[in-house]
Amino acid sequence: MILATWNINGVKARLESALTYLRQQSPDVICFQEIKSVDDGFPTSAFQDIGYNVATNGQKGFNGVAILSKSPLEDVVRGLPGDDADQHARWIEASVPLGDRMVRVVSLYLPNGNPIGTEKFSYKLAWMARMRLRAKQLQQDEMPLVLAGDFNVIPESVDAKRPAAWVNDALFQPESRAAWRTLVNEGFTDATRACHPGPGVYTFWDYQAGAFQKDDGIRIDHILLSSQAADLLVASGIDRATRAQEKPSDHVPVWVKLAG
DNA sequence: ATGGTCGATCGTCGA
Repeated sequence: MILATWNINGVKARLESALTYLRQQSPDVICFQEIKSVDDGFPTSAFQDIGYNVATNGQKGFNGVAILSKSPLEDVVRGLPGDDADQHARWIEASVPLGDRMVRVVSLYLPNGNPIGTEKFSYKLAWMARMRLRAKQLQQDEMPLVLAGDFNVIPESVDAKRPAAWVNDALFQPESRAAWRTLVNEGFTDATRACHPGPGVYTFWDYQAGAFQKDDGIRIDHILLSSQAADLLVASGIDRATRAQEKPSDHVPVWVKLAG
């Protein structure tokens, strides 16, 4: 099966692009981030009309995540556990069939964290600590686990065209990268890195200053596979052509093919 | 060094 993730930067602004992508690539599952919509405002029927089941965790104006699947979504969980005061819609889980078993899928939108030195950055780090705890819980189950989304972390210098431009950015802080490594080292495979170890593999280009035309990109959208899921990894890719289309998101889809 | 561009929403925040 093909599982994709895409920060679409507004589902209303990106509806036609998203429908076109799904018609053309036909992933079995797609995780969206930054839907920027409440649940009731999500164009669910437009996606149902082309064969997808829909589960959303939205909020007004910003954030918001969703999982769409050709097969029914089971056991949907909305929100990252661990802080009842956190109202940001950045996490949704669901189980989908993979061959004759099920896989647990998470669509996540990790806090940006800028500017550093503010409560936004401490929120990011606290959120990452909560994510580790929830990931560890989910790893206790026997189901293969896929963490897919906009992690807002540049893991290594090779993941940026101009790493020096990001040294004061929350996405490239040592603390952010250390938290990423800690999570990965607890048993996950970075699917894109595993399949494409070289430089120049980016998933985001800023709208400003002609970043895409200069290929001034960063790799911040990731798919982490638990050991059970990594055993099924066949291939992965990045659909950067979507960034060159009209009215693009500033992020592009990332996908994995899993056996079964 | 600054401003550059988007989306949601309609002045301004978030990225």
